[in-house]
Order: sequence, then C-alpha cells, then structure tokens
Amino acid sequence: MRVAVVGAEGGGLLQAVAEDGSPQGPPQPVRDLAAAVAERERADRPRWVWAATAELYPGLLRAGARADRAHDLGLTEAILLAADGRWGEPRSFPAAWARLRGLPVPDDTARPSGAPGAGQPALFDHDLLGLPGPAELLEGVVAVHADQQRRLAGAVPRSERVQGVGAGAREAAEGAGGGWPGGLGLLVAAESAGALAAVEMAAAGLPWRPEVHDAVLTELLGPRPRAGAVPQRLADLAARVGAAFGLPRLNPDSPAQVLRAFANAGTPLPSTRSHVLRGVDHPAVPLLLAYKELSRLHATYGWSWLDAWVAGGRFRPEYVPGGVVSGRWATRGGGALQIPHALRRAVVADPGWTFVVADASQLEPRVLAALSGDDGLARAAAGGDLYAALAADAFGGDRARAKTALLAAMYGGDVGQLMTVLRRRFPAAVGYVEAAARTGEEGGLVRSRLGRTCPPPSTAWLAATEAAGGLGPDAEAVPRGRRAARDRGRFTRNFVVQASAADWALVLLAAVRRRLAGEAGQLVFFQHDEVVVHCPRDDADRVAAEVRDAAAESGRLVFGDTAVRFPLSVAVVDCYADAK
DNA sequence: GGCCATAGCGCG
DNA sequence: AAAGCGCGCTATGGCC
Repeated sequence: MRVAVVGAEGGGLLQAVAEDGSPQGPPQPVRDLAAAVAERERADRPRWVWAATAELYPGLLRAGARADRAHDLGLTEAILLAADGRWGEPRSFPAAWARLRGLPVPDDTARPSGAPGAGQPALFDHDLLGLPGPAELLEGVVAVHADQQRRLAGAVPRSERVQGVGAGAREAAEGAGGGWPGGLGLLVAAESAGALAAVEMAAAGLPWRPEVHDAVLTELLGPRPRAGAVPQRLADLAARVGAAFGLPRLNPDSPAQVLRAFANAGTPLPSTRSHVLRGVDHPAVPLLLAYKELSRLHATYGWSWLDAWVAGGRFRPEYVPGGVVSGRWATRGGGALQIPHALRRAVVADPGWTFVVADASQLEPRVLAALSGDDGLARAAAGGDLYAALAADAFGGDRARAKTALLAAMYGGDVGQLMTVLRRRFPAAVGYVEAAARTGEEGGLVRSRLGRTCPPPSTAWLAATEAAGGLGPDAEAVPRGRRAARDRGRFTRNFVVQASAADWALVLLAAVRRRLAGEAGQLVFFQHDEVVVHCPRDDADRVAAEVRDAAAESGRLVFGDTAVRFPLSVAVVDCYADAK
C-alpha cells in the first residue's frame, strides 16, 4: 500500500496508488495534513510517496506524524539517472516531471541555507512551476512515481549494460553471487528510509553539553576571549613560533610565510603539512604543530561553533543523505561528520539515559571479501580480527604488513612486494578491485553492490585522455592523460568498496530505525559506519542486541549468502568520548 | 566588497 | 610511517 502526498497551505492531498504506481482511488483533500498522515499511518502503515523527504517530513514530524516508510522521488531519480550514466541532469521532482512531459527541465536549485525549518523553500511551490494548483502537483507526484517504478522494474542487474566493464569485472561480480540482489529496489527503499532517519535525527539532536565543550576549550586554549580576539594559548604559541625564527610578526596560519621562514633558516620544505614538519629538526616545529592543532580546534569547533550550532542542549546538524557520490552522507554546516575526538567529551546522555554506540569493525575489507566472493579473504573475514587472520594466513603473522597491503589494494597505494603476495593468495579479491580500476581507467562506470553507480568521466578527463592517445600528442599530453587515467582508476577501485560499505551501513541504519520504532530510544548520530542511539539506561542492553541483529540483517540483505561476518563493536556509555 | 583556488587538517 | 579513497570547513591570498 502506497499513498502519494503533497502539501498545500497547511493541508494537502492524499491519493492511494498501487505498487506499479497506478491510482487506486480519487485524490483526497485534507485540512490537516499531519493529522491525516498520522491517522493513515496508524491504519495502514503505507509507503509515503512524496517529492522530497527533506521538504515535507520535518513539518509532519514536528506535528507528531511519524512515517514508517517512504519513497523519495528526488533521491530515487538521482539513483536511476546515475545508473544510466546520466549524472549531470537535474534530479529533483520538478525536473523529473518536466522530463516526463517533455517540457524544459528546471535546474536543481540549491536549498536556501539557514536555520532548519525557517523559511520554507519554494522548490515545490506550484506557483513557481507555473501550475494551477496542488491537484496538478499530486498528479505529477503520481506520474513520476509510476515512471520510476517502471524504470526500477526494468533495471535488471546486467553488468553488460555498463560501458567499458571488462570480462574480469563481470566475472568477479557474478562470481560474488550475481550483481544486485534485487535490482535497485533495496537501494531505493534504504535511501528513502535513510532520508526519514536524517530528518528524525536532526529533530532529536545529539545531546551536547555546552559547559563541557567550554571547559575543554578553556583547558586547551585558555578562557574564552572577547569576540574576535585570539585565545591566550594561541597568542602565546604564535609569539614563540615567531621568536624561534626571529620573526615576531610571523603569522603561523600563513603557509607561505612559514615556508619562507623555514627556507631562510636553511631548511627549505615542500609544504607545511604536519607530517613534513615532524621530520624537521628545528625549535619552531613542536610549537608550530601545537599551534596548528589548537588553531584548527578554535577556528572550526570553538566558541562560535558552540553559539551557532548548539541550542537547548542539542547539536542539530543538517544531514544530506546521499550527499557523497559513494552514497555516504554529507552534512550542511556544523561539520557533524568531522567532530574531533577531544570534543566528544561534550556529548553526554541525559540523566537516566545512556548511549549505545555501535561501529562496524574493519568494514571495508569485509565488504571486499563479500563483494568478490574470495574464499580466502572470506575465511579471514569470518572471525573477529580480519587483519590478524590475514596476517596468519599470508603475511607470516605480520599484522601491520597485512593491513597495509589490503588498504593499498582498496585505495590504490603502491606497496610493491606486498601486493604480489596478496594477489597470489586472494586472487578473486585483488581481481575484483583491479577490474574496477581498469574500468575506471578506460572511462567506464562501476557500481556498488546495491547498484549505486559512479559518475562518468568529466569532459576534462575525456579531453586529457583523448589528447594522450591521439596522433602526434605533444610531450606533456601523454603523461597528463596517463595520470588522469590512473587517478580515475584509483577512484573506481575505491568506489566499489566504499559505496558497497555505504550500502551496508545505510541498510543497517534503516534496520536499526525500524527496530527502534515505538521504543523510547532514538537514533541520534550516523557517521559512515557507526550509529549512536540515545536510550533510557534500562533499555540499553535490549537496544544493543537489536543493533547487533540489525547488522546481521544488513549483511544478509546486501550480500546474501556469505561466510563474511560484519561484527559491530558496541559500547554502552554515558559519554560519547568513552566509546572505543 | 565578494568570489575563487589553494593549503591544510578534522572525520570515516 | 605514509599513502592510496571520500568528504566539510577555515584561513590565506590573488583576483575583479
């Protein structure tokens, strides 16, 4: 059971549609959309079909209407277009509808920034679309949904549709148990569930104690300075860095000035990166390293961040599901996915509540094992410490070398000998990523386990590689083209692993969300391979068990029958900093 | 004044 | 030990 929905001046329109998108009754006008949605949710638990979860759901949720399932037309359109190699085309609902009707396609307009909920974006305003009213808007939602269901039914997992995929990739994919387990349906459902979770997490907020944050800053930087002033500790360090060079006016934030200072001191450096500085013997180095670390903390997550992003004891980032090409999430403002470990002290559960923090251990190598169907790697991934098992199996017990080799296989580093060992012992796994790299170098497309598709090469890339292969290329064109090809190979090599890991994590998130429905506990954070649930202390053990079950469920749904395990490390802690 | 590229580093 | 992948964010510094 599906119900298409559009909002209109507080009320809205609902219309039941079948699985294939055909209407199953007349449009039903409602005066109070949230009340109508809540009632229908209780009665039928339908899948809500709407233009964009991020636009419609926050208001519904605020008014008390929680949705269990959705079909987000914009997110689905993006997945379908990408699967066809059509990356640059606008993917919003209005764009999809315009394409369907053969009308000029509007650009994807950026959502206005600002406080969540403030100023409703006009993206789906019927006036802007030149439409007579919400009835026509509903017609569009129904039509685009039906079209997407047709395209989803036709999106058969056949890798030969992918340009440039060599036989190796095809065999590797099929050897793993056959491409996408259920077409793109699972991906689309998980993407929409993720969008619901994102809105709910933004509404719940991550518990955040401003006084603890302030105490951490004060301990590291000195007391909060007046607006615009530099904290004492930073001013001291900057002065001492300057003194070490005999340059009192040196600005440590300026790489150019710092490079000049080192050059004048007889130590020319390629850059002022920390790892370069660490190899330099000069009295300014430790001061500079300390300055850089504290300066970053102050600039990015200092008192102004606290003022801007924490209110009422909650940090409310704006998540952007599917914001990364690999399907990982991004955030808009607040830097929620880069919170420094030092500040996780400030993430403290409410009285009587606690956090269940669960993160997937060694997710990407496990994903590679499951993707490639490599028996040896799957054996190593069947237990707790994959790298230790790998080391015992093929690297004479040297865990560090085993880890380096496997990371290089997934990311494209050059580790010479280690790769030879890896290739001999785990031919399917290495073959899988190398086929993906070859496809990328040739300009082809690769896909995640659930069918999320990488972007095609840019026109600049095509120009660079064509210039290198053309007749009488100039001397610089050849290395430039080769470099472009290699760069893209590393991207697609990594894409198949990172994006499949994102598939798994997204399905995990959806499974956790479903298991928590009706419970007191709430998802409050999701970071690539990690979920955080805020729950009453008495529920923590049950929540931890649910999260573990959700991980096993995600493994089955995404990878089917595999020996590979996806263990979670689960911590029940009152403070986020105490997890792992 | 705003815009943009670059450098650098936080997270996974 | 560092580097290979994906991001967001800030400061600098050149440009219009």
